[in-house]
Amino acid sequence: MSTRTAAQRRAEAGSAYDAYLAECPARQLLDRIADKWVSLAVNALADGPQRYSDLHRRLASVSQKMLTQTLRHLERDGLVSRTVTPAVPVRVDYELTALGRSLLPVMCAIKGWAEEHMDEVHAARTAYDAPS
Amino acid sequence: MSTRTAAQRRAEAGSAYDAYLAECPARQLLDRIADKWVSLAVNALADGPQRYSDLHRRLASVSQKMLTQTLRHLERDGLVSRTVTPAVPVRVDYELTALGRSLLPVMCAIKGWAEEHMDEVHAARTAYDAPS
DNA sequence: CGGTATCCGTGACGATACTG
DNA sequence: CAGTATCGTCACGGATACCG
Repeated sequence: MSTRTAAQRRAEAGSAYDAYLAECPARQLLDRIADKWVSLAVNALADGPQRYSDLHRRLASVSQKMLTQTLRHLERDGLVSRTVTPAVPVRVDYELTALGRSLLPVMCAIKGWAEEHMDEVHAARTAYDAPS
Repeated sequence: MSTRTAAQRRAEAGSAYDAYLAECPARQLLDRIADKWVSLAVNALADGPQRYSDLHRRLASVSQKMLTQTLRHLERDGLVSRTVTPAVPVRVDYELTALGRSLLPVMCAIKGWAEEHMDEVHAARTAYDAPS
C-alpha cells in the first residue's frame, strides 16, 4: 500500500484529485477539456443533436481533421454520443451525453467570457504594447 | 464606416462577438484562455498574490519557460499584474487583476469539473477501449 | 531570485487525396 | 456524406546554459 501516489491516497480519503500534479489523471483530463477545439465543439452541440456536416459548417474555422479528432476524443471520454444511421448517403449525428451536458455550462461560460471581455483585453493589450 | 468587419458591426449592435469565426478576435481570445497552462496558472493565483518561485513550486508540472510565457501573456491581456520589488535577490509578485478575477470562477469550474468527473470519464474510456 | 537565450525533438495542425 | 490516410510545416514545449 505504500506504493500509492499522493493523488491516489487523496482520492481514497474522499478529497478530490489534484490537477496541479502532472501524474494526476485529473491533470490529463484538464489538458483535454481546456482545449480550444473542445470548447467550440461542446458549445456548438448545446442546441441538441447535430449532423457532422452541420457541425463542420458551423465551425468553419475548424479543419475536418481536427473536428473529427475532437469528436472522437469526446466520444471516448463519454461526453458525446455518435449515432450512425445507415442510409445512402450515410448520416451521422452527434449529441451531448448527460456527462457532456454537465460540462456545457462551463464551456458556455468560457466562450461567453471571451466574447464579453474582448474589448477590455484588447485595451489591455494595446496599453501593454504601447511604445515607450 | 463601410470598412468594419461583421464582428465589429455585431458588437456595436449590442450583440456579442461570435467565437465560431476564425477571424473574430473573440476566437483568438478563446484560443488563449482555453489553454491548460492558463487554467492552471489562474487557479493557482486564486489565493492571492504569489511569488514566481511559489507558483513554480506549486505548478511543478509546468516548465519555467511555459510558466513565464503564460504569465507574460496573462499580463499583456490585463488578467495578471506583475510587481517587481528591487532587492537582492529580486522579488517578483503576480496577482490577478479585476479582469482576471472575473475569469476565476470559470477557470475554477473547469478544474473542478475535471477533478470531479475524473472517474466517470475513466470509466467511459475503459468501455470505449474495450476490445471487441 | 527571476528570468532570458538557444537548441532541438515531438506532435499539432492544415492541405490534399482517396474510400465506403 | 462522413470520414481515413498521408504528407509537410511549424510552433509548442522541454532541456540546458547564461545573465542582472
